[in-house]
Amino acid sequence: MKIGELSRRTGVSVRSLRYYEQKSMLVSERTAGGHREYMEAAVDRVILIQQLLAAGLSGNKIASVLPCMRDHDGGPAETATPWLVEQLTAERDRINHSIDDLRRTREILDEVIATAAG
Amino acid sequence: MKIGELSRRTGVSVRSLRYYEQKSMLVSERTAGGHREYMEAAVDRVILIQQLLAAGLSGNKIASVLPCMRDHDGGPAETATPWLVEQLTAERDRINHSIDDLRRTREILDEVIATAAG
DNA sequence: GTTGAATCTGACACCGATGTGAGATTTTAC
DNA sequence: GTAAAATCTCACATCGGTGTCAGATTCAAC
Repeated sequence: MKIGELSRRTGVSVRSLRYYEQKSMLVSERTAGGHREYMEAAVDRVILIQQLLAAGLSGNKIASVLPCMRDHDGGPAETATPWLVEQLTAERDRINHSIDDLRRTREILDEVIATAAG
Repeated sequence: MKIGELSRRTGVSVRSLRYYEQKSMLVSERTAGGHREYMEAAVDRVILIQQLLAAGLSGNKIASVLPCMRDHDGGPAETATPWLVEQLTAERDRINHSIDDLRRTREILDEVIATAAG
């Protein structure tokens, strides 16, 4: 599949897909003329990248962790190194903290909304 | 209190405090010489601003919503306009979505960590 | 008064993800 | 073969929050 189709199927802009590749989060074959050619699995991969980005992980960490993740067709290609595990644990803590913060903020907004409604 | 003390007490940089004021999220009196002078309530206010920023609200929205919030000493100074309520509701939806996304991401990270540990 | 610390304004820099535009090349459809 | 659509690379722009530096001014303490 070419980059345009991958963009359409994932809802991610062509520009972003190229960016993901530049940051080693996404790989592609190249056609004789240099055009990118993606495997079917790229769709899931891109969606996953978006999710991790939305969760605040940096491109580098995403590129590090992707090979350690269970693929669509089986087990992970690699196992996380101790260093990576440490990084991921820190990310998880940060995420937990973010979730708590978001919950508190939601309560605050709810209160303002309720005050205006009541 | 002066800006340096406010910075120390909130852990927010002097630069950011000035930025908050520029974006109308924070107000200050001025001394004869032009130095900022803050009331005691500014401490809570700054912490609240940080929380809202961390939750992804823009400076403009924060400035809009702050007057509608219950202050330390009583009820809100203003009531949210219908427009603002609409905005805040959208923010709440976005926050709910973010929380879900973060939970999913956390599960993914947990899986990778568990795989590496096991 | 003098001096050192604090504060002032204003400007420029950065990061990360994405937008955008130019100009060249490739692919696709007829 | 030719025209149109898609893709290529490269570079510069944007946004929000913050860092940082420079030069001027003010405050606090002695």
